[in-house]
Amino acid sequence: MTLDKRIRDAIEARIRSGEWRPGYRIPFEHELVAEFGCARATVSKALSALVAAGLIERRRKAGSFVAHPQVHAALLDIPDLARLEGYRWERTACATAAPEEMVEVQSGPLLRVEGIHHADGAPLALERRLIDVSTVPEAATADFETEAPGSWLLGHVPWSDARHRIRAIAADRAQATALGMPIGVACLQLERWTWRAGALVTYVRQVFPGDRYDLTAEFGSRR
Amino acid sequence: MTLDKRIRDAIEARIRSGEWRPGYRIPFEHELVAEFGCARATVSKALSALVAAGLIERRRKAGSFVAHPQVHAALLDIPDLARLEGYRWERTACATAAPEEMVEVQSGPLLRVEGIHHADGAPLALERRLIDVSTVPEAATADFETEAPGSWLLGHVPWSDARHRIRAIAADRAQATALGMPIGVACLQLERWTWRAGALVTYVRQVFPGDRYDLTAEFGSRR
DNA sequence: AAATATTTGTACGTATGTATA
DNA sequence: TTATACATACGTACAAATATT
Repeated sequence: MTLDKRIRDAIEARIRSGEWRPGYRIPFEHELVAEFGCARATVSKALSALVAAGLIERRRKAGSFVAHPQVHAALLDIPDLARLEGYRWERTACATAAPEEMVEVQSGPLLRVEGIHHADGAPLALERRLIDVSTVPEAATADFETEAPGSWLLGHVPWSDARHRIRAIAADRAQATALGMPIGVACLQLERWTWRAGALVTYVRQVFPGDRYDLTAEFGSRR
Repeated sequence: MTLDKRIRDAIEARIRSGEWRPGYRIPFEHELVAEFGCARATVSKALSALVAAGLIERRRKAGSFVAHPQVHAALLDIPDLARLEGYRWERTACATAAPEEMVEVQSGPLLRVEGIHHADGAPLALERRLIDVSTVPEAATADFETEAPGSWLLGHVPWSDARHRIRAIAADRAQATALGMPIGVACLQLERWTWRAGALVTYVRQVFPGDRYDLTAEFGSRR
């Protein structure tokens, strides 16, 4: 374990135990330097990491203070469907999208791909995906018959930004039929918009039966 | 803008534009030192930030490489209900919990608080909360009549860890009645377990009508 | 298999800038 | 105004890991 990590852990432990409560002014950097017998840069590095973790705030001239907890952000884990036991992708449609769909996501010409993710022999998620072919021209020549568009895109599009929206919906007739459930079943709907350099790459909506899928998010001693 | 941030942004731009694709070996630190005319420590700080952001990987002797995108983690934003327009908390129950509830969450003696979060005059969420009074003794003397237990706890319990679970459920009779909806309506259920120094602080289950609530998560140029 | 060279990782001490109590 | 404490950056040193010879 490195020295800056040890310093970081020591301070974090005192915060998490409640010994140093929110608002408490932790020792000055020069005091921590004395306590740990190291250079100020090393203490500073540890404190910077604590700031990044949201545990403390630093104010010039005033010192560093234990932050007030904010449970309003957590790291959401979105599992890769393709890694599930008994995974299979079934494509049900692949066509050029209608003009109104371009309006819907405000993009250029689109490819629409629809299909079902199966896990353990049962349908797990219904997917409707739009791919902007002006951003990803190679997508026009793919058929997404055996490979789900999600994993195909991961291999063909470099780094991007994404926004997710999660909500609960009742399955409509088409969704219920595709997933083999009664109409109106509570489902988790995950929508994702992906951009690259400001241009839309893809939009996807996945619908999961509520009793077969959940999401988890961690906050705190993450990583 | 600081120098290390400028270096970081310059590299990030080349990655996001696709100029440097996943797997590409970015220039060695000494080359970046030459390019930006700075000390190696400054380049190293910029690269460390890019590692933390998941954009690159560094390997001794080999160099630093553009990471392969992983959309499997995103920062989930959990809004503070009390800040919504026309917010009101209505407590419906407050009592010592039954022994079987202690088993359910594996904790010490519990206080159970139930109530409804209203926003804009309409019920937004049904809450069932368990508080471990051995971890938070002061909770035994609070009545949670006017203040929701969530915000009360934020002010009385220092830093903690939390895990969230999100799923879609159909409203049962009691939930439907409390929220003024038909039975079976699709709802988003958010569960949260909170610990402090390894001990459970609180468990809460919030049920939102699917058409009145959603969650968003960001991935990429966050912060 | 072993030695070597290269690159990242950590830490130091110093210097200077900046916000502020 | 001034002293203080954090913020950024520099240059050096050595350690650790690992391709390459």
